[in-house]
Amino acid sequence: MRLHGVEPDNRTFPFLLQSLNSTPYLQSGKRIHAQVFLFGFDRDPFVQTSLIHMYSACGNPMLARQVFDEIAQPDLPSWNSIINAFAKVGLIHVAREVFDQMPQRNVISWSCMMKAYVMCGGYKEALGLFREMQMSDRGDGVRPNEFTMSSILSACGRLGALEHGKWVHAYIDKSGMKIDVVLGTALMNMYAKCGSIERAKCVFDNMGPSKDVMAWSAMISGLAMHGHATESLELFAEMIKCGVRPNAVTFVGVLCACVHGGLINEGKKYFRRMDEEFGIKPMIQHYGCIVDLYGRSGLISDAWKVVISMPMEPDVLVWGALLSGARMHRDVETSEIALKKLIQLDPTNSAAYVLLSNVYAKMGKWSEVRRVRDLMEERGIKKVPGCSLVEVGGVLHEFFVGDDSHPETREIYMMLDEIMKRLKMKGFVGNTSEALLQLDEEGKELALSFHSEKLALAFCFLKTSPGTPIRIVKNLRICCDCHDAMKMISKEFDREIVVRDCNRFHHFREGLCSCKDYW
DNA sequence: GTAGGGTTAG
Repeated sequence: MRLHGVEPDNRTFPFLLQSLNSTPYLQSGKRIHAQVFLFGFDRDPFVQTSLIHMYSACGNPMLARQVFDEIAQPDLPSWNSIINAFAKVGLIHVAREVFDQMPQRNVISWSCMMKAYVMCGGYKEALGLFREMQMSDRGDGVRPNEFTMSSILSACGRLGALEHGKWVHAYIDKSGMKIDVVLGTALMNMYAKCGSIERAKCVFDNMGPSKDVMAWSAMISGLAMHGHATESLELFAEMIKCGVRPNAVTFVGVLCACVHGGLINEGKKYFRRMDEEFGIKPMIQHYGCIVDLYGRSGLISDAWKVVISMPMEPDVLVWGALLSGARMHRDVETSEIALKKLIQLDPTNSAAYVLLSNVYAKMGKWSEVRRVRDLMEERGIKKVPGCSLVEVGGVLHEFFVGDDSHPETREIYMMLDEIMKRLKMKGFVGNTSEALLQLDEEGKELALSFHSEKLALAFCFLKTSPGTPIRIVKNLRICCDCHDAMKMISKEFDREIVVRDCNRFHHFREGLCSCKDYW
């Protein structure tokens, strides 16, 4: 255009700047920025916002800020863009500062800020912000829309806050918002992550024929997470029949279904089809699934073969998968190697140190136990405390291991004591095999009995009427002892208990768990 | 001509 002697105008630049949207374009972006000055459009609000967006997309939030700071009276789009620029690189506090400084905010500003919190794991902050938006004095009189709701649903899902999520769903229906593919996917994902796979399926079935690959993938992963392997794979077949092309994420869900269902041959088959039939090159996540698939089934040497032959360096997730298989099948040598790799790749992984010292204890290598403990001390590594979340009456309650900070602590511990007494009467024996070896038998059992999920459970017994299903969300993997206890409680007290641990769902009912004791 | 939403192993 320039060679033809055509002069750009202020409308040319926003189009042009939009195309410079990743790091390799930073230099071109700077050159175009110079042209903006040259042609005198640096005071055009549309051009300014486009420049902020461009620098942010090219990975340079500080240049974005420079542009922003030059603007005398930034309009809403530039404020919102700069918030996004900071949020994108994880500078959540800076984003929030800017947000608080805004003279006014629209629904986009609020939605951006909520998304920012969700992106950095601040789920409760996102929900708090949503509540704030709805308060008339601070909320700028802004009403939420589909964009806002999608982010909020994502936060509910991550937290496992079913009551909150149901409320949001009701709000969406009441406000007449249209449930499009994106909002539908968000809803489905929320229900699946909150333990209600039935509701997720219901949303999915009501979504109509316009479902895209993300919508299908969300349902496939949801079913997998809940251990409904066959249904998940059937859905995958249906998706193909509907002419929707799967992507890499879809296959993570499919392989995950095979892992949780213990379907080794199926898993191998899908792994092959991925590339052969759909031209999707397996990524590290897929290799991780295969390692997991073999490991859980006790085929540790096959798992090793995958780890050694994969075309990329195994990451913490791959070593973690190998480790869980090795632990499950008591392969101490593999456990040791995997744990060493885990610590090497992430020296702050507290669980890895603890497990490694346990492995050495099991092998009787007491000097090694000491060495790992010292290393932990030296590096100042603290154990990540177990934490469980329950929602009672629409309020989220959080419990840590051995927590005594809840106002009703006394009652909770008394209730837990009653529950455990009844289990013991019925022959329950604590399963201490996963506990630290340093403690004596009695001490171990005591430590186990105050695991956060047990406290959360006791709290639910106090606060809900008999027969009410109990839903617990845990940050770590559920231990054998708690798993055994939950099974028995579901039978003895006739309660349905759903526990979401960091990997999957456990539906306890009538003394059995949906994971078939395979997790 | 500018700003915002959903799926991802253990």
